[in-house]
Amino acid sequence: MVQKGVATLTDVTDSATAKGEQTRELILSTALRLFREQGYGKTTMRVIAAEAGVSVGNAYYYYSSKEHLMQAYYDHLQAQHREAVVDILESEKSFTKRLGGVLHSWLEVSAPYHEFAGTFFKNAAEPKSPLSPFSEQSRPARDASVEVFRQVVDGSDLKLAPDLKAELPELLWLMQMGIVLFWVHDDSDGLRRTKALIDRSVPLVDKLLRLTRIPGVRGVTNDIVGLVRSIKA
Amino acid sequence: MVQKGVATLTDVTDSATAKGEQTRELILSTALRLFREQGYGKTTMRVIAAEAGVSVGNAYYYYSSKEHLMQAYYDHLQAQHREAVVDILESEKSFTKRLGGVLHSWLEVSAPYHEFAGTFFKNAAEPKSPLSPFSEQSRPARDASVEVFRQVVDGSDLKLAPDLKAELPELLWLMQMGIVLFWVHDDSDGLRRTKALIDRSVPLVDKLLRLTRIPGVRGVTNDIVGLVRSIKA
DNA sequence: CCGCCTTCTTGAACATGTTCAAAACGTCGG
DNA sequence: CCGACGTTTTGAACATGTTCAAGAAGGCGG
Repeated sequence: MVQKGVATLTDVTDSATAKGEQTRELILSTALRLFREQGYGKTTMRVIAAEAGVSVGNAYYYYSSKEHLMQAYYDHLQAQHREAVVDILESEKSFTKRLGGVLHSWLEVSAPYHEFAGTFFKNAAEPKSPLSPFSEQSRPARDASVEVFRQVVDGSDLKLAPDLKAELPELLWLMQMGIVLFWVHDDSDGLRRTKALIDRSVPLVDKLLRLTRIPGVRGVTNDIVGLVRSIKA
Repeated sequence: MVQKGVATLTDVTDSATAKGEQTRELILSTALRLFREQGYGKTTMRVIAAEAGVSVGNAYYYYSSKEHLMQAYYDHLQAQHREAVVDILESEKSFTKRLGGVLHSWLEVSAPYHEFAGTFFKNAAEPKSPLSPFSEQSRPARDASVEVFRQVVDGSDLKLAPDLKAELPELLWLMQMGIVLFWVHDDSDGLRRTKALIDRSVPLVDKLLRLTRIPGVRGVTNDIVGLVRSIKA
């Protein structure tokens, strides 16, 4: 009765045991393909069901809404990004290269979906939606994402006050959200503008962080850290 | 044939001449009332039409989509805010008080709509949507909003490098977008958390801006200004 | 007053996300 | 193999934003 679709979020179990699991996968992969091929808006539930060779009702049995299919897509992306980033995090020490690498890597992974990402964003913006990056339901994905940025910081040559260092990953995650927002609106050739944004922001962030060592700046830094903490509470 | 609804955005002509103008107004006011009373999602076009005493098709003759009705609502809010802010901008000189006043004022004006603002935001987040704060269609409203922040800056005691001063209004507008995002997700009593956010961010922004006078910070400031400019282009 | 053109109005029809009651299927104790 | 019960599957029905072909209203030159 209760939709099982939600449970899939962290489902990494081998597909041996489950029965309908195959059908679920089939529906998902069909949906993702169609989303990619013709965008989210133009892909109807009827077509997804038809191409997957099941009935409309059956699709809803596994995914309680079109949004849930989108959610699955989101998780898929996230996982791909984490994989794509391993190499960079292992080989690079420079903070700017690590951060830039991670951000550009996200761009590459997400590129095929740029066209219909807008619709995703639309749904994500609704506070009550489980798709919202701030929602409880997407906490696992969010935490995983923040974790990547923690690795970016921790494995780098960056020297920072412990307070700031602790909050920085979350701030970088927020930065990425901003970049995503820009990206969604970016229709330049080959995402030129978003790439430029990353290439200019990364050194800027680096500069800013190094500035925090100047005595006069220390105070504001602490204020920012305090603000961030109070927001999270 | 082409929808006249769009033209209304900047339509300030007296209602004497037009014929269907009365019908248009009737539909709009009915829609706004219903949006307020039962939210955007639960208000159907059929009900709007019925309550306004016209046919569904007729509503579409004047407003080419439900979103267009929302757009009208948005403009309404914006105008209210501009009015509410006049007093503060005339009486106060302190930058923090001006900025804080404007932000809190926005909060007050928007409070009655907080509950269904989420739905509004959802639609606004879609890049292609005319409701997006970054879209071409909402440029007039956006410009008007930025203009308010320009007044905040210009009429204040703030001393800044001309470059920064020129870009600051747009940055403050962006800050407000951030606050709105927070606000939409804020379900604390009496919007306590959003108010706290404003009260903590405003002095912080002030501090930050004053920091830009420190020689070592100047460089980063210029970088930021450059980045903002390149984004706008 | 008549024909004609523009403006306005209508409601049925359409597209699509979603629901639901019923049926098919599978499994397991007997 | 039987029957009962949980799981899966079905497709028709529903709700609602949107379109469209047809008609009504209103004015205007003759």
